[in-house]
Amino acid sequence: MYRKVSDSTVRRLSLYLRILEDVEDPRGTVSSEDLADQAGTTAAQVRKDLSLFGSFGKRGLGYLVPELSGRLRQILGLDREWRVALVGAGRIGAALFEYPGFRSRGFEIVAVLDHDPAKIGERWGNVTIEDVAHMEEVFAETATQILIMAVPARAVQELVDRAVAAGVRAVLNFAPAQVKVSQDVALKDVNVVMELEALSFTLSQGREGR
Amino acid sequence: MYRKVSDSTVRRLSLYLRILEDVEDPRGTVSSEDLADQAGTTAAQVRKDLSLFGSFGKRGLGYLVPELSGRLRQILGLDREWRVALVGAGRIGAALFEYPGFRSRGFEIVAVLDHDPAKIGERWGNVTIEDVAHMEEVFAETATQILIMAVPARAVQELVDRAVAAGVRAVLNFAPAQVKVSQDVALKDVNVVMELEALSFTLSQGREGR
DNA sequence: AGGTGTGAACACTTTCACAGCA
DNA sequence: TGCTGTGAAAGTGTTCACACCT
Repeated sequence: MYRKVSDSTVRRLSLYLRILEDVEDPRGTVSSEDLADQAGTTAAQVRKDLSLFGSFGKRGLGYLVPELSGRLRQILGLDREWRVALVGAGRIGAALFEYPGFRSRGFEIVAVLDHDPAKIGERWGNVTIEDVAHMEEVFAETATQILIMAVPARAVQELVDRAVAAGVRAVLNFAPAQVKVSQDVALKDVNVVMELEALSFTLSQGREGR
Repeated sequence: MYRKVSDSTVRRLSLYLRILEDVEDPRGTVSSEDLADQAGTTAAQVRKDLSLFGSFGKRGLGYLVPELSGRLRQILGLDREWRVALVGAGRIGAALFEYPGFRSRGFEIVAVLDHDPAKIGERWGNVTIEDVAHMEEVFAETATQILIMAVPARAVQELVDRAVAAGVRAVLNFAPAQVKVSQDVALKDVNVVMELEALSFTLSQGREGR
């Protein structure tokens, strides 16, 4: 639909939405400068980002908060529910499952899978932990669209390959491994150790990081 | 020490190191192309990244694995131990505390703090959960260098301000809030919802993400 | 021959500056 | 007047291509 939207732009769009959601006056307006201040960027950047998707500001006034947040939700695809499967019911999987921020954004965890016989059958909230061996059936039954991988590094590539073969087109990977997927699959990595290493680098070297 | 090293370069350096650590022949050599394949980048990129820090490859041969990994560890500041304090002993804090990948990289969690009287005094491994009210003393006693914030969004700014005033110069923030710090403090955010939103965007729009 | 190190070309992102609309 | 939307300029990061070393 839209072409050439950079990763950093998408990140900022999420941020703008979060800012709009707890602005003082939810019926009022915000200027690009207001948003920029809160987001830690520049007014020009905000306008450039938004202008990629049309022009929905009022000159001399700014942006109407309800209109802009609605538009951002639509752009980000948050005007619907996403069906998410969590693979890996260990410590990280549990913390993710409990995190309330997903559901409130429309990300519904509809399945939890694990490999460990001791965990299979256990009930978490309103889902039962399934055997990862039956991944394909579970994804079909639950109409899974997004995969969260919280398994050990050595297991992740094979499981992702199976999930992709079963039709999943978006993966959020917590395993510290470089997963290879074809171009038509969206993949994001979350790697806390890498973030710490970036801090370590900045502390060790001159001060230019952020 | 080194100037103008981009964020993406630092990220890749971490990745190169991880790749080197589980290369088949730990006494052998790797070429920039080998590394690039594993890291999902190009050989030229690998050479550019490394050349920022000197030239330690052998023409016609590649890089000696032990030498390069040692050098990368040094560049990233991983040739020492970092003393980390964890603020927030909730679900996310607990998952982070248990994660073995930190210690193996030299990040030692030397203090855990929380606000909840029910948790204060509890023992996690070899640390006792302290009252966040005593943050300054705890940081001084433990010589904390890096802060991990796993607290609710509303609490994070004030706590980071206090930590910075107490001398901390690096913060890894898990709270979904935009924390403001002065230029000389390194700050990284980990925001899983934002990553999911980026996936949602890619799924909703045309296929150009990754 | 094989593979590094690097200037130059290219691509992408951010900032500037201002025309134009409410 | 106030603030958006946007071409053009500046800045940054990536890729190319090749000289050079082993």
